[in-house]
Amino acid sequence: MVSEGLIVMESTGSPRPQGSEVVTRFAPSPTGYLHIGGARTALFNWLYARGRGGKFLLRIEDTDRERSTPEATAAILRGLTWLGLDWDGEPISQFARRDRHAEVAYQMLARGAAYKCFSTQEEIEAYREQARAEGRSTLFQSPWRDADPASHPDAPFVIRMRAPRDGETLVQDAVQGSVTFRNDQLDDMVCLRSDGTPTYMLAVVVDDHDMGVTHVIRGDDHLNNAARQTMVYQAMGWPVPVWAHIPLIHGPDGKKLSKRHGAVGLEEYQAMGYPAAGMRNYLARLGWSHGDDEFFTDAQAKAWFDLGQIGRAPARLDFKKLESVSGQHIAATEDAALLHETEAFLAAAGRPALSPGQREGLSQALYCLKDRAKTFPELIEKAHFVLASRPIEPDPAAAKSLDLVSRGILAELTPQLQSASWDRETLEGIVAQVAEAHGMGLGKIAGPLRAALAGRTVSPSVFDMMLVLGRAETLARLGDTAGPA
RNA sequence: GGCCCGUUCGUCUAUCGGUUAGGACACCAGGUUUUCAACCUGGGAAGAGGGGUUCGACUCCCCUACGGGCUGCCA
Repeated sequence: MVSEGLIVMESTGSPRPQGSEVVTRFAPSPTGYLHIGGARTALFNWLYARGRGGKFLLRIEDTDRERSTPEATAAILRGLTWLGLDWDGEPISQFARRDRHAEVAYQMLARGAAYKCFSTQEEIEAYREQARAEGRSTLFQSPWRDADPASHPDAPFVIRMRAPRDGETLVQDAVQGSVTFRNDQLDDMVCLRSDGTPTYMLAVVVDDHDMGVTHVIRGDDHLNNAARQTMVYQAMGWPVPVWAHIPLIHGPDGKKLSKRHGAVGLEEYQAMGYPAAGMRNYLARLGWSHGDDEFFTDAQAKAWFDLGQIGRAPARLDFKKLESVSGQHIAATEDAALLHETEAFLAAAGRPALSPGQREGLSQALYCLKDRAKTFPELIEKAHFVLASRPIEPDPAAAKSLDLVSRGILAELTPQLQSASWDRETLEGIVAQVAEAHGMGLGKIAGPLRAALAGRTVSPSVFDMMLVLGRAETLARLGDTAGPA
């Protein structure tokens, strides 16, 4: 699924008919890791398209040559892949399509929808400076907007949109509702820079149009841009897509999510051991709802997801809830799949891989492990009894329960296990008997037993451990502990 | 400064003019219990503030406060 190769899309000069198929896209800038907020945006686009039999495309907005890196692109694709968001076709490089963007800019010029502006950046800065000083709008009003082409100097120029100055532009947003902007609040944005490269504002529109994108689902920091982009669509006579501007995700303190909140990159969540399914569920639920449903499968999410149910207020990240949802997904995952995911986590986290024996043991133990773990590290910690090999070294807490008396009891228990039928009922009966003989409850004997078998004070049920370990290993571990006493 | 968006329990949210404002996570108390987890029962916990409209507002309108976004030859 992951391909590092970006292709250039074939450009179609004419408007494409709006089909009934839904086409969404995720368009990240490759300037770093995949942001958790971006991941959610991608998820929403994916859910919307996949739930409707549509297409989910990927476009890398790499027109900022200063900040774009192939490493970042790779990281983003890796993140999406881990999250389980598969995209259709090859990722498209926006930069590679610059000729097409320029072509459209000149078409706009030819149509009179744009004009050449020879103002230098210094002149513009001076204009703004003065406007600010005079308390006027700082929107730049180019003197070249209505200039006679005959007066054009032989100098570098940018191509600006000839935006309407009267009336207003309506953005019909599936999430935000109808939002109108007065046209005099919008300036003549630059479409083509003086070096001939396209600006984002032009490139998005051209690409979304050429890619046949029907629904633009993105962060609400683009809501204002939608108005200006609408003008480009109108200037070119292209159908305007359905807009859906979703609120950003904030940190637990309600402030914009940033590095100081800890985990911002999706890969950090992967490293912390959250299962991808839990991540999808949690992220989908963040800002979107389907009644009171909290835990759901991908199939349900795809069937239920809709733009109208997306909230308009920014949501905060809540790790406790993420954990809870993740735990439910781990518990609901089939053993075989869970084993694979656990191994993938180990690899991603740079931890040692499982030996064949550990692998086998873990797969036997998952049934009694998955209900008690919220993350993979927790699962692995609780699987210590099956991952460790003799002699079991008890940790300090476990060692405490292995005093002389306890060892004596274990020594007494061991021979009785020798000939026992190895099933839960029998084992429980024997252990209960021994406990009773000493006038103690099961709890008193379970502690030392747990310590001897797992070397930990936290593990699955002692009976589950005995069943998973088998008679020989159980007796051997008990012998290791009880013997020297 | 201008324009735009937002504001229901601590958090995520339900409600789309009439509910004792519901659920989930978290929290507290109790229960079950071989640890952890899970599970069961119960509990506290919300409509930013102020004006309207209406028989009736969380819901519609206005103002204020607070938060966020845009205002680039960044995306």
